[in-house]
Amino acid sequence: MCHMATRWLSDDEREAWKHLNLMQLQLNALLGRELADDGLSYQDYLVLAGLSDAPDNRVRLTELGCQLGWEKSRVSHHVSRMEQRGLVAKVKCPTDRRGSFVVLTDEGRRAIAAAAPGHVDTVRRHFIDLLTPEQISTLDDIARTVLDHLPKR
Amino acid sequence: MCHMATRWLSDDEREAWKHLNLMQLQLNALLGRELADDGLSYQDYLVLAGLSDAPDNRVRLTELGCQLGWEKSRVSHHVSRMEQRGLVAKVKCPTDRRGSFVVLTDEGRRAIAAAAPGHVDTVRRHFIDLLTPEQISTLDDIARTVLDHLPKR
DNA sequence: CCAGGAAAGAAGACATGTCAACTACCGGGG
DNA sequence: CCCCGGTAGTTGACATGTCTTCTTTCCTGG
Repeated sequence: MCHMATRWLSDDEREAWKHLNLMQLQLNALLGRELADDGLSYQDYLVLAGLSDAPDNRVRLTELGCQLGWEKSRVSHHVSRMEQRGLVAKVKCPTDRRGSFVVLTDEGRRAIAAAAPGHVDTVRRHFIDLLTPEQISTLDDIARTVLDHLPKR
Repeated sequence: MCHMATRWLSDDEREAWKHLNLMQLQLNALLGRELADDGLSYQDYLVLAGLSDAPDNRVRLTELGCQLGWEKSRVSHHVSRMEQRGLVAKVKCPTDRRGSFVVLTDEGRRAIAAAAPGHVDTVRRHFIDLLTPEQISTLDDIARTVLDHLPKR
């Protein structure tokens, strides 16, 4: 049995980690509340945004999950719920009969068009516009570094 | 009806925001999986850690929610579940009969003592140790700035 | 070709989080 | 003193997320 003294976090490290988590939580909550006025959850928005950016407004379920960092079953459940509400549709993939595309419906297109300006404005006012370009760039470096190092999974 | 052209995010801004969210999601998932071996969820860990740090290992529910950035009903539900499992106990506050303290039980103490080294090690290996002190400091600045600016709620 | 492992999703059971009441209690201004 | 708006926490309904298992289909080494 091998022991190694744990290297606890320094005060600075602990503070930064705590504040980062707190920030994320509060921002997500804020964005969620803000979108509720448009009848969307933040998660709905992310899915719709992912589809908007994609060629033909359609993405494979797995690909979507990969972009958002969601488990495949989370994607499946959430897309099903959105399908019930008419925001997206599922279309079988012709070249791989196991898979499907998620496609933006007209209703989904309307929904995100209505929600996007307010959403982006909120992200700006409570996040982006509070920071310097250097800070934003550092943030991107940090996130990339951490993500690159992550176990594949 | 007043319109203002939406200032969309630049590519850099969008990327940073996306990567940040992705990082947070993946890190939380990783930490959660890692703690599962010890029979705790990440949320359980956060509560136990909050209690460990507190004088007498006890904290008012509201105070705990405030530290973690949780809604009061989330705190209530989660603490109740942890109470069922014997990790914490609730004690009525003598000076304010509306409120209660959450207290660390012996079992809770054992649980966090067992989990903490592995948890901290994971935070180090997948986050802290990948970054320079300057980056960590910038991160703290950013989070503070954003948090300070947030609507009270 | 063809067996068997890997990938795409779906589905169900269950854990977790949110929202909107609701109860009980506090504390201050008539 | 008492009314009343605010605060602490609980509760139940419901939305969301996770884990595991299952089916179907794909693909590759023999």
